[in-house]
Amino acid sequence: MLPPAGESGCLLRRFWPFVCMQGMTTHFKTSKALKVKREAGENAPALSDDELVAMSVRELNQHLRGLTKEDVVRLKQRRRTLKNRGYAASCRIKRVTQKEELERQKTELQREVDKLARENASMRLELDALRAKYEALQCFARTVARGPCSPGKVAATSVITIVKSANHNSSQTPFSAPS
Amino acid sequence: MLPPAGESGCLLRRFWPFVCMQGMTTHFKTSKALKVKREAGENAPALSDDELVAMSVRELNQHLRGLTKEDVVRLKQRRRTLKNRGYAASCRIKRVTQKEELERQKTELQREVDKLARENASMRLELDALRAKYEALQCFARTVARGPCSPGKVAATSVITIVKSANHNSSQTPFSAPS
DNA sequence: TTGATCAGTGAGCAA
DNA sequence: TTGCTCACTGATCAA
Repeated sequence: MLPPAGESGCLLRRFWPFVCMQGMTTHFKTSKALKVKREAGENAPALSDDELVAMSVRELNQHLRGLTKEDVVRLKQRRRTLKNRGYAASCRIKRVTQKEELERQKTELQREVDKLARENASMRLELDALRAKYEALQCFARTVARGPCSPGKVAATSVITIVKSANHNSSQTPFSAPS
Repeated sequence: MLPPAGESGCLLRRFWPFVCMQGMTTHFKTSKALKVKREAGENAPALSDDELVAMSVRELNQHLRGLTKEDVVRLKQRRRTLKNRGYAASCRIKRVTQKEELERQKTELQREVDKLARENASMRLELDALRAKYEALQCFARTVARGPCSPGKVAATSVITIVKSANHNSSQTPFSAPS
């Protein structure tokens, strides 16, 4: 093969540009172990991996002029390998991205469940309170409406007492609309 | 290397037994592409990959008696490679299992959200209905309690009318407890 | 030593 | 031809 032995940085990084540009949070251990094959150059013009992999087919064919059939095959194979390296990298990135996305959706759903559960609980309380108030009022209404009219017996003050005892929220006037 | 060229079945399957025994639902395309390297046997006793990989260190050492130092190294390396193959397989299985688990949790949460949302909506309706009923009753109660008692004016029948019009649930008696 | 995971590799499918 | 994904490999880290 024919590597120019130019850059020796993280290989993966060389592929990021076309691999995945939207908000990558994944961090790779760049300082670590990325020992990469680097055979001594054999018999080819200076053509870096980056150039080779970024080249269009047309450009490649121009570089192929005047090369042994064997060399042509070799160069094409090297190109394919480099491309594969990039594909593998994007495949891994895609995998972690999808996993992160799944986890994100999960926490969001969990948040929604919590919110709904809270709403639910408070509504249940409200409903119970209102039911109690309603029944107390109903009781009073029956008393007033049913029996022969004797206003002296069921006065406004006694009504207030009844309603207040049934309604545990003491900071409320008896006949106001429920909050 | 020194493969006995014995079995030629799915390599992955050879590692399942110790890889992941709890309810695997993942199905691998067993019919597909699992072409595996099989070099011609060179100079070793009949020792299948399965045997080699399942062997304990003590057993291995017994098989190592009377072998070239080079062969010993080779055999040990082959063992390591076979083990690695298994590790890689379990790593992949673990990955898909985790992903499936995430998705399972996601759908479960979604189901819960739906359920809570439904409960919520129905409670909201109930609450609104009850509020309306309450206000209607309140209205009536005020009328009865406030004014000078004149039973002829606000009769039971007219109360029923009021309450019914405020309560959209027509199959209910006006003064019954809310369902 | 063992197990797990990473990046790289070729096989092979699909567009 | 290109891109993706699979199983496999060696390197490397941790227990």
